[in-house]
This record gives sequence, structure tokens and C-alpha cells, in this order.
Amino acid sequence: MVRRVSTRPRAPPGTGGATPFPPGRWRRPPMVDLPPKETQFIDWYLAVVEAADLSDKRYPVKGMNVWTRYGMRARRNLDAVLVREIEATGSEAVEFPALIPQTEFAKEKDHIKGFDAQVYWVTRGGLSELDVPLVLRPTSETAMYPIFALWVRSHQDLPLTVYQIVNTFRYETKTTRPFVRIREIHFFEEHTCQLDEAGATERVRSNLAAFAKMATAFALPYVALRRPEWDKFAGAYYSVAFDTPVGASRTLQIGSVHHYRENFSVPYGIRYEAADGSAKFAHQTTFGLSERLLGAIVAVHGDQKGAVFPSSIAPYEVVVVPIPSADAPDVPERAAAEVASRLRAAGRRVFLDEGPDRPGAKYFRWELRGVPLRLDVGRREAEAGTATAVDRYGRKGPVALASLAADVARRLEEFDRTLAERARAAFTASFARASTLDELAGSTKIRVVAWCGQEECGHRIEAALDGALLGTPEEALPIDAGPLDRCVACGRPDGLRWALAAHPL
RNA sequence: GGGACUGUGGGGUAGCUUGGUCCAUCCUUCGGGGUUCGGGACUCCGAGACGCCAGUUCAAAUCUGGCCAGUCCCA
Repeated sequence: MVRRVSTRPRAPPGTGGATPFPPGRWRRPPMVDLPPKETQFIDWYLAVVEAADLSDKRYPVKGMNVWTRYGMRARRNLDAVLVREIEATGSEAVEFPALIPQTEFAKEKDHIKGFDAQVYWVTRGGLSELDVPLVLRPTSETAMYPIFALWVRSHQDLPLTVYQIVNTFRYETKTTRPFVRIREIHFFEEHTCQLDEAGATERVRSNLAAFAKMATAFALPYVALRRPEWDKFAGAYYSVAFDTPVGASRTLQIGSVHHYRENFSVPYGIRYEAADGSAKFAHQTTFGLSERLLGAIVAVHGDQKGAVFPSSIAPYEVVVVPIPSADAPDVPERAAAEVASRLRAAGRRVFLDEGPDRPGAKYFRWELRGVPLRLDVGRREAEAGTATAVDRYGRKGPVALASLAADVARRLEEFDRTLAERARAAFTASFARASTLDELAGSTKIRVVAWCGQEECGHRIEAALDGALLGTPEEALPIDAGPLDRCVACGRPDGLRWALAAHPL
């Protein structure tokens, strides 16, 4: 594509006009209103992803979309948070190959059963049929564990704690949606080997704590739920998943942590010699995240004007918009370039929008794209040595050039605080208890129910809601649900625990 | 796996029932010119599409069949 160069005079060198960012344009969003988020959530979501230029879904393979420049900026910022938090817990990066021999893939019976229907196969190399067909990884247990068996020999090799961020592939048969249900997944996966079950349990706990920090950076409220037996990860001893509410009674799973016990280490021979000389199998855990996090950020924070990004992952934290002036043509441009330059020097991600569009058109575009803070610089500001700040929620005020970095930092903090408060309020409002099965039907809330733990009752709950029993909370309930008195399905008072039920997106 | 529906420029659409008035409508987008520029500017000129293959017919976006792709519902 040919990049258009502005016909407008550029700021001369030495005034901060030189930009380290490509001056190229972003694709223009269509000038149409978004569908209402409240009543047409899916349509709204798809329109925002498209209009905010996060992903190009026109790639001719279902469920495989193109990451745009703007979307990549968000993804890199998001990944940086994941890397920062997981490495803070001692995990180290590795990278395994994408292809797995069928013979290795088939070793853990439940695992292969769980993924059977959704793996891509490579059966030919050039013109020859392969003797052993290769699986394109849907997840990497079966790629890593034969090698883990070589790495782990002694208790001194444990714990083994590694992660990788790679693409995985799943032949999804249902309707695909950008970031949320796709066939090529941008996947973060941590795999660990521990001395024993207690060690693995401790790693699960550590992962829950790490995820709490990540979610804070994204301002995503969530519940950590232990999935019911019938919905745990294929091959797991148990699974804890993170769900965040999006839309009426809908939830999006944004991550999961699994305790494998010895389920994989036995078939893959991940065995070590303990201090007392005995041979033992490692206990394993995994922790998985994906670009669903980005989808959740769009879904949770976005509004009728478009996306809203927390500053931690916003492609640009600040966009600077010069307001042209007929009687002083160069003045606003130079002042705006100066503002952008100073903010970059202070480490901010800044876009200087020198494009030929009118200011109003730029405002709409950057609101659609979810930039936290806009700085307008016109003749008035240029003469006063200020800029006019407007955050994504429309709060407006002057910032002085002399205290620019500090003022911008303060406004971004305030923006992030508001973003988090709004998300928290919406989160809390999305739960409600159901004391009878009748209350579940047609529910527009995520339902908190008392459950006896029996599978039959679980399925009755799912049938009544026409949704899924998400699981039992690992931590405190998000709302005060009242007394835990009797099972919502069978009415018995034994073995009770809280459970959440909703419609997974 | 079973059923229903839908494929028209980059995005969204009108036209399809009753074949011809369609070298296909409108919005948006894209390229160029001019006037503009503090919340989606106006104007002039220009660009861009009937999913694929066959069939019926003087004539197919429109009817028929197959295929491909997608959406929804049910198992």
C-alpha cells in the first residue's frame, strides 16, 4: 500500500518534529454508529474490533485473522505484562516446535480424547506420505513432556518452571470470533514439574496470585472457579479457570490453571530420583492464557463510542492532535510536535496525528480506537504554552508544557482508576443468587447457586439455565449470596458449596 | 451428524418474488482538485462488485443443479 505523505508543511528539524513512529495512516473506520452494546452485544463486539482496526478478519481461512499494526501494539503490551508477572515468579522462557509426532500425542488417553476432534494433521512432506503423521500443536503438553523426561533426572532438577508464547492450532467447528474463538491461537502456556502433589498445589496457588496481578494491569475483574469434573481440561486432575462477565449472563473464560498430578508424568516417563534414592514421578501444572484477554478488554471496557484501553496496554497512551489555524499555519503543528516529542522523551507511547482530516474526525477516530488521553494543541495553546487534555471519558482540562510529563501521568492514573472502578461496578452488578431452578430460566445475571456437588444436580442446573455450571469459587464470592442452606436442584443440605452458572461466550 | 437460511465493490447495502427498464442503487471507503479547519466539512472529477462451475433461455445478479464459503437452530 502506498503511504500518503501529508501535504501540510512539516515541522522543521530541531523542534521535535521528527517521529520515531511511522507517519502512515491507520485504516479509516466507517462513519457509522456502532450497534448498541446493551442489546446487541456480539454485533457491537465485532464492529468495535473491526472499526478500531485491531484485527483484519478477511484472511481467507476461517478463524485465522490478521493482526494489524494497531492490534499488534496492543498484543505486545499485553504480552509484556504476562512476561513481567510470570518471570517475577521464577518462570523462564523456552520454545518448543509446533509439530508433534502422532506417537507422542497419543500417550495420554484422556488428553487425546479431548483434542481428537480439533487437531490439524500434517500427513505429507513434499510429495511423500509421512510414516508418522504430525499434529500441529493444539497445546504443548505432548511436545514438551518427552523432553521434560530427559531434563528431569534428579530431585535437584525440580521444580522445572518454564513458559512459552507461541501459536497453537485448533480446528474449531463453531462460529469463530476475533480473539475469542479462533483456530490459530496466540497462546501463553506455562508448564511446570514439581516434586510432589503439594508442590504442584503450591504452583497453582502461585499462578492464581500471578494472574491476579495481570488482571489488575488489564483492569479485568474475574472469578477463579474450579471447573466441575465433566468440564476440566483433558487429562487434568483438576482445572481452575478465570471467567469474566461480558454482556447479560455471559462469561468469557480468560485463562486457566491446571493441576495434572501424575497424569502426564507417568505416560511420558517424567521420573526423578528422590533424595532417599527412590524413583518418583513429578507432579505437573500448567497455566494458559491467550489473546482472549484482549477480547475481554475490548468487551469489558468498550462503550458506545468504541474501544477503551487501560493505559497499560493501549497501543498509544496519548494522541496529540494539532488544531490548524488559518492565520498562523505552522504554529499549532510545531507546538503539537513539541508536545509529542517531550512525552516520548518521558517514555510515553504517543501518536502525533498530523493527518489532513479535520480535528473532529480525528477525535472520533481515536475514541473509537480507545486511546486513553488526547492532547489538543491549537493556536491558543501554542501561545499559552499549554495543551488541552481530554481523556476517553470526556474529562477535559489544560496541561502546562512546563509540567507536561507529570500532568499527563496524573491524568492517565486518574483515567485508569475510573476505568477500573467502572469495570468493578459492572462486574458486581452482573451476579445474582438463584434459590430455585425456576429462577435460572432466562436469567440475565450470572447465577450464584448452592450445589450439593453431585453431577446429576449439576446437569439439572445447566438444563434449567440452558447454560453451563462454571464451577465453584476458589476465593470469596463476588456478592453476598445469603445462607448456604440447600442444593438448588435436589434440596438436600449435604455437601454444599457455592457454584456459578452462566452462558459462556 | 440432521435441518434452515445467506453469499452483490475494501466495509455495509438496493435490486431477486414476476428474467429484459442493471455496462447494477445508495451510504461508507479509496485516488485527485478546490474551498475549508476548536467535535464526524462541502464541492467537483475519478476508482471499485453480482462466491465458483454447469444448465435453461433470444436474454440470468434474478430461474435450476452441483460445488465452495459462511450464519443460525437441533443432536
